[in-house]
Amino acid sequence: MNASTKIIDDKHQPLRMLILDAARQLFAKHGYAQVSMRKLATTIGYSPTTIYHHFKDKKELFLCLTEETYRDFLKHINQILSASKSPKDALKKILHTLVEMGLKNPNAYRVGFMMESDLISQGETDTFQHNPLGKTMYNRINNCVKECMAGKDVSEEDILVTAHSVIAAAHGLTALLITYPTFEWGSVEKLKKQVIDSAVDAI
Amino acid sequence: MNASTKIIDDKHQPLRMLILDAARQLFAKHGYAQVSMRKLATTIGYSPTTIYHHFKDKKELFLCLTEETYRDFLKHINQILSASKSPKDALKKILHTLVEMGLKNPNAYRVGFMMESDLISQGETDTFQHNPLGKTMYNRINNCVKECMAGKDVSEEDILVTAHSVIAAAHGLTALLITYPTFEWGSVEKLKKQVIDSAVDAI
DNA sequence: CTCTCAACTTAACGCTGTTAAGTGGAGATT
DNA sequence: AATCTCCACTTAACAGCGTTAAGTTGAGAG
Repeated sequence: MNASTKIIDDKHQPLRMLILDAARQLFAKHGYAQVSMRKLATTIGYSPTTIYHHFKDKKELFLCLTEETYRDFLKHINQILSASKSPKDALKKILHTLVEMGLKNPNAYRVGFMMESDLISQGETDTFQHNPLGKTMYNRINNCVKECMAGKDVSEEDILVTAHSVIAAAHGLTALLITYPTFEWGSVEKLKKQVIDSAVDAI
Repeated sequence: MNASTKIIDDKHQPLRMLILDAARQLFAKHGYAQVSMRKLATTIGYSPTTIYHHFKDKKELFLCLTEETYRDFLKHINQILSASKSPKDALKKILHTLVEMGLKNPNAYRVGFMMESDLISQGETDTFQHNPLGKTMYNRINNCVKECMAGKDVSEEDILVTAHSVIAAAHGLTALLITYPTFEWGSVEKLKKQVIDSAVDAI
């Protein structure tokens, strides 16, 4: 009962961390569907049931990893925003980073941004509405687009539409490259630049 | 043995058609993962094994449906190409149609364009390389972009990059709208127009 | 009347996510 | 010291999955 012996909170759930670490690793290598709860249990040396003492189900476990993904994205976005001069410059850098992070960890990107309705299933609200980090990410980009359009006389809705169209372009590129990794895309660098430039410069 | 009694080929495999029809329907409603071979078998009133006499496995069955999706897309693309005056106009119409068809049949779009590496699995070539219809679709769009850039002095690679960037934009929008159907996107019409215009007008 | 062959089914394998019930042992209580 | 409690963990099972080897059944051919 001594409060000083019980360190504030997390981190002192070593098994939970062990599960998350193993899950993150397996999952990054093999993808959501190929990682079974049983395999995960085996790799950490526990019975499958043990995992269920720390996570409601497979969805919840992997949504924790999604959370981490968002956290990671957000960290990068914040960094860029604080280091850029013009909002347009920041926006382009953010989009570049989004694509690059997606390509670097495709399975994380898949779960974070390409299979929402599979994971959340029917009748639920989106991560972006539900998850604070996802929402914050989204708001950062939104805000950045808003600043890009500061001079112009446009409605709030048009700003939103512009933000969404910019996100769509970057997401489309990432999704394509992830989904068809062996396709001959030509220079990915050029492609990234063209996609992002044509989306942002249209503002 | 009388050749005249045995009509040329397909269509006279009624069970195969029955399976495909049921699969198409179930699958359009529930998605790939939620349709099991057993449920499919039950709905057509046969044992699961029977399906395997007509299709190697679940993948192959659903790749047949993907084939249909491509056929459908291609039909629309061809129509547009033959009815448009300028290549730029055609390109925009094609992209609009791609997005609309995706939204109209999200599960077909998902299987056709968003889970390739899940279905094809490791070490295989893409549908676009492997599937004639997919490849034709891709070539039509490529060619259209090429015509859009007819006057300009650009390399073949740059034409390719431009085609890919245009495809990425349209795909990104479709993928986002499908993945987050309940999100407040604002006016989908405006969004579609902006995404496609900014990608195509950048040419 | 039997034989063949194709269409179809039965029953099983090994996998999956998930959970009710049980075990074992460390720490607290008496 | 003996007992009790509680918690971490496991066993064993359920229902479902994709898939396949082996078996059945029935119609048409000889």
